[in-house]
Amino acid sequence: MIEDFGKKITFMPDATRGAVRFLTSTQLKDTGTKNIVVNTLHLLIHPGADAIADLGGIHKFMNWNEGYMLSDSGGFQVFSLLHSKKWEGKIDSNGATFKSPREGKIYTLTPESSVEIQMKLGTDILVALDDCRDAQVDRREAEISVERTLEWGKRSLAHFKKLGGYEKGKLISAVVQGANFLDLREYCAKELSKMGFDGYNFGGYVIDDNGKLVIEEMKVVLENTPKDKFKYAMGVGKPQDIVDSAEIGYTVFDTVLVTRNARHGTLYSFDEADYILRLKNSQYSKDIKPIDSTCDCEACLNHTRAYIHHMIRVGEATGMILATIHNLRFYQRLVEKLQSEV
RNA sequence: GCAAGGGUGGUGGAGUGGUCUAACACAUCAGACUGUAAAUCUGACGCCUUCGGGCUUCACAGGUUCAAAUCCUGUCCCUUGCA
Repeated sequence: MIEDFGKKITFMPDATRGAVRFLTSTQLKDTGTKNIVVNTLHLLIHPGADAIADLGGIHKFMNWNEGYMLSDSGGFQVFSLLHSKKWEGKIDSNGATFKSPREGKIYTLTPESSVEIQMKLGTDILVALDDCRDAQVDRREAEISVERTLEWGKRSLAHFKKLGGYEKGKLISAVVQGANFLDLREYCAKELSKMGFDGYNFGGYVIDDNGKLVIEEMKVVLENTPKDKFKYAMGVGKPQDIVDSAEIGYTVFDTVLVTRNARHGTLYSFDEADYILRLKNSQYSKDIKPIDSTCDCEACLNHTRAYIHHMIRVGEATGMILATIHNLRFYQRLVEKLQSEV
């Protein structure tokens, strides 16, 4: 039952372009992963929403039947690519228009087009397009972000209903903005709640300048949204950040850290203080222990720290694959532990 | 043995009188990464430092010069060609 999504704590790896980087769907399944996230903008650019629809939808395309697929709206890409001027483009009250630096094609993302693309992708849980900003923006910017997010949320929900989202068994969630202004967070959360979404996502940038989770802002969102709807902490986060967020009531998580860090040699282990094992460090070159003595993943059952250290050092994809498998398994086990403590 | 060219930091390799502890790359040692522009990025990388700076390096030994990795002499090595 999709209505039960978020009733239990779930960690969703990011399969941004239709794959969790370096893993096959089978390898991903073996980490115990059920639900995953894909990205509207990335899949729109390649291979295209219609192409995926023609191929039978993203579930079939990537052969993922373990659980639900959530599609992010592209709001974060507008933030990270346009606001930071990495891509050319402009944002106005109707949405965002931008030029892909690769093939120069112009793309437009509006609340309606984002929903439409997500429907074509065939994901189960949609996210309404939002105007994402940095954690540290001035009040004026934050107010604009909230107003646009509310307007876009309303339009997204209307379009979702128009396209028969509920009849197709899908859910749609909204993103709460407001940066670090607690009253704006509260206002945004309350207004979105009046519209009646299936889930409420904590949006914006989830860490401050010092890399600390913005937990006070996250609490305000929980306090001002319906108790019976899922709460998704977008982009959270480090293991401890997930623990802290789950403690106050969030149950849905995703982050790129888990897989990116794996590729970069930062592994997670219950054997280590703070769970951190910087496997590339020279001290592990002769360490014949597994990454985590309590782990049941392919990497831990079959290989030593020294082996994976070597693989990553010399740039073998095998090292990154094993590290990614392990880190994902670690996160799934972390979430299982949290769930059993609830 | 003769001729020619060459010996630069862990490695490759710039530099041919001052701005040289010596480009750049690699290796090494750390760090970062939070709705993925990311198999990426940042820093350190002769020694000492009260972080202002101080001291020692370019095969070795002398010399010229205010000043030498750079010019000269000798020594020792290496490469190629001819014997």
